[in-house]
Amino acid sequence: MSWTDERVELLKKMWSEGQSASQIAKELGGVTRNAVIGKVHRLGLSNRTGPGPAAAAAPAQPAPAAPSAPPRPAAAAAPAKPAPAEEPEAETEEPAEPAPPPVSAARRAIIPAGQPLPPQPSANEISPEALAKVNEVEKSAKRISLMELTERTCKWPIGDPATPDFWFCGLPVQQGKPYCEAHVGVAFQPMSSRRDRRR
DNA sequence: CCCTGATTCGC
DNA sequence: GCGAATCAGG
Repeated sequence: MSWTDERVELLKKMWSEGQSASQIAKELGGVTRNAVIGKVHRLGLSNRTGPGPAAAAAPAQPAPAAPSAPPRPAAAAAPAKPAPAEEPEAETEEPAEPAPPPVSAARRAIIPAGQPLPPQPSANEISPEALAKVNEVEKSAKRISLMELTERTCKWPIGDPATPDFWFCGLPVQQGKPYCEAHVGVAFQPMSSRRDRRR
C-alpha cells in the first residue's frame, strides 16, 4: 500500500481527531502503526496539540531561529477556517452510565465471611445475550486469585468470597476497562432498560 | 504485559 | 519517502 492522497487525508483526519497510530493503521489497512507514525512525522504533524503556549524550548533541535517568522501563527487570526465543530463521535456507543460493578475487588476482600453479600446486578436486569456470554466465559475463566490480578486481568469476582469457590475471571481485559469483554457487557449497561425494581 | 508515540537508519 | 526495529514512556 502506498500513501495516496486519500489515505493521507484520512490519516490527517484521524490523527487530528486524536486517534492512536494503531487505530489509524487498522483503519487504513495495509500499514502498521509504525508506518503511520513515520508518515505523521514526515508530514510534520507530530504534535497533536496545536501550537502550544510556547511551552518548553525544543531540547533536541533548537529551532533554527527564524528571524522574521514568529513561531506562533495559529493563535492570532484564522477567519477562513470553519470552527472544527466538536463531533459527538457516535462510533462506539458509550454507556454513559457505568452501572456500578458488582463491588470492587478490594471491597469484596474485606467483607467478613458470612455476611450477606451486596446485591449483584450480574443476575438481574441484564440483557440475556450478555448474561449468556458471561456464563460461558465463567466456565473458561482463568480463576485467578486476588493477588494474581493485574492491570490486564478481568477483575470480575466470581463465586462467594466466603468460600473457597471464589476467584476472579482473570481473562484479558478490554483495554481501558477493568473487565473482560463479557463482563464489561454486564458492568456497563447501555443505559437502556433498567427501571428501578422495587424489590 | 499491554499499549502509546518518537527516533533511527537501511532500503 | 518509507517503515521495521528500536527506544522511551504509561
